[in-house]
Amino acid sequence: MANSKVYLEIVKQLREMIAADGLMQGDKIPSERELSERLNVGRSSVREALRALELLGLIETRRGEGTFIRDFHGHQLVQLLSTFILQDEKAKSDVYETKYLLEMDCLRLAVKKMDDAMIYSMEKWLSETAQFHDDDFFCQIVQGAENHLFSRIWGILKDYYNALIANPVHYDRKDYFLLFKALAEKNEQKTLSAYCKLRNLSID
Amino acid sequence: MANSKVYLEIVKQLREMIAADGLMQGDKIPSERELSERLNVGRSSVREALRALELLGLIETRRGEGTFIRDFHGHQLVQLLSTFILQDEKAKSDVYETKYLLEMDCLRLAVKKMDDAMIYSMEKWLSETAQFHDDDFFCQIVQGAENHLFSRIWGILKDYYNALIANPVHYDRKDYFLLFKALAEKNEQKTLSAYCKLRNLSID
DNA sequence: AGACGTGTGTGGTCTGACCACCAAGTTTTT
DNA sequence: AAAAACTTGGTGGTCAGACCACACACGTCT
Repeated sequence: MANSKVYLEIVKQLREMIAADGLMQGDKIPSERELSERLNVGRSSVREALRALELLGLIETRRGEGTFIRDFHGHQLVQLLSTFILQDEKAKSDVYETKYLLEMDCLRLAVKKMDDAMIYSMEKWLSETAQFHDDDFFCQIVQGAENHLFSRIWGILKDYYNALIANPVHYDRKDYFLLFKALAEKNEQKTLSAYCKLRNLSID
Repeated sequence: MANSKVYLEIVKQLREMIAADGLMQGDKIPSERELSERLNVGRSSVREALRALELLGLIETRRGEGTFIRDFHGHQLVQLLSTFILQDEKAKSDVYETKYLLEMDCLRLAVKKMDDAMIYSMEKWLSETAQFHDDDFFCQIVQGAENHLFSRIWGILKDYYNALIANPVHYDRKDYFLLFKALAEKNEQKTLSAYCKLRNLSID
């Protein structure tokens, strides 16, 4: 059988193990030696798998204590990748373009799906929060889109985007209100053009 | 000194080494044993670093040959994370919805970006291919969108979608022609409604 | 010229051995 | 009794050496 590399197999097993035992972020996973024994592989192979996952930011190891599941939205991976990919301008523009398109999709969904309660709570948040980050705003929009898969993809892209951007742009606060207003009116056309205005995108 | 982990140091050294020697994608990097010697570390540590980079998709190893720099234009991160994220999301409708939205985005991009040569070759393909799969058609559209990241995401979604669908639907061949025609005319409105018709989506 | 070993180098894996560190329990000191 | 010091077992971190599977290039044989 196994022509596949052992460490990849371990990554897979680990994922299943986490799912099966319902381990959450912060929980401890079995020690390297125990994994090695339970999976019938050498400790080196276990370590290769763990180190890879660590570099990805999916787990965290503390010497003398153990290995723990980490907050999946770790920025580490993104940061790391960006140092490798930084040079590629085309890749950058791909990220921008994709993020914008996804956000517009979210807006389209939100226009259809957001109910009054959500709109109200967002309105409250907007009026009460003096200073907010662009991500905070769109995080709510994305939630309003009620598509978990979409949320995930957007979340990754957002982190990636932020890692690429040297100086985070700050948009005009008024434009957020306009965007929200159009959204609350459930007017797709208006919402999208408000978005383009916010992002300084040509409407083309 | 060094409380920092060796394998992380190696990752850093490796990056510098690649930059200094101007290594490009496809080039071979020194063997594990040589790196171990040059950096004065154990081969295990070198391997931990390499395995991590491999899982990230930054390098590729071929047994008996060596380790090579990979085309990391390819945003492997999405691929990877998806295996961790998609596992528990059973919401089929999310997948459908997301796939459709992405395809529409691709169409919007394609309307703007596809040049005459691509349109011509696609027209040729359409007329010459008696029977084709839905994926084949959209694979070309996605390429026309000229966004590698988008291609990746769509590719993953497509596979996931196909895995969810028991009996692959076969759409009307005529509808593909209509869609292509609208695309060739570079008419976004028409293209999108042709897509909705193809997929039997309400225009809402 | 072609087919066939064979040698060398490469990644892939396992084992055993240390070290550094931490936490918890145990003993000693105050 | 309370506080400090020590012991112990478990954990990750690292290394060295061994063996395997594989790929390629070289030389040999036909």
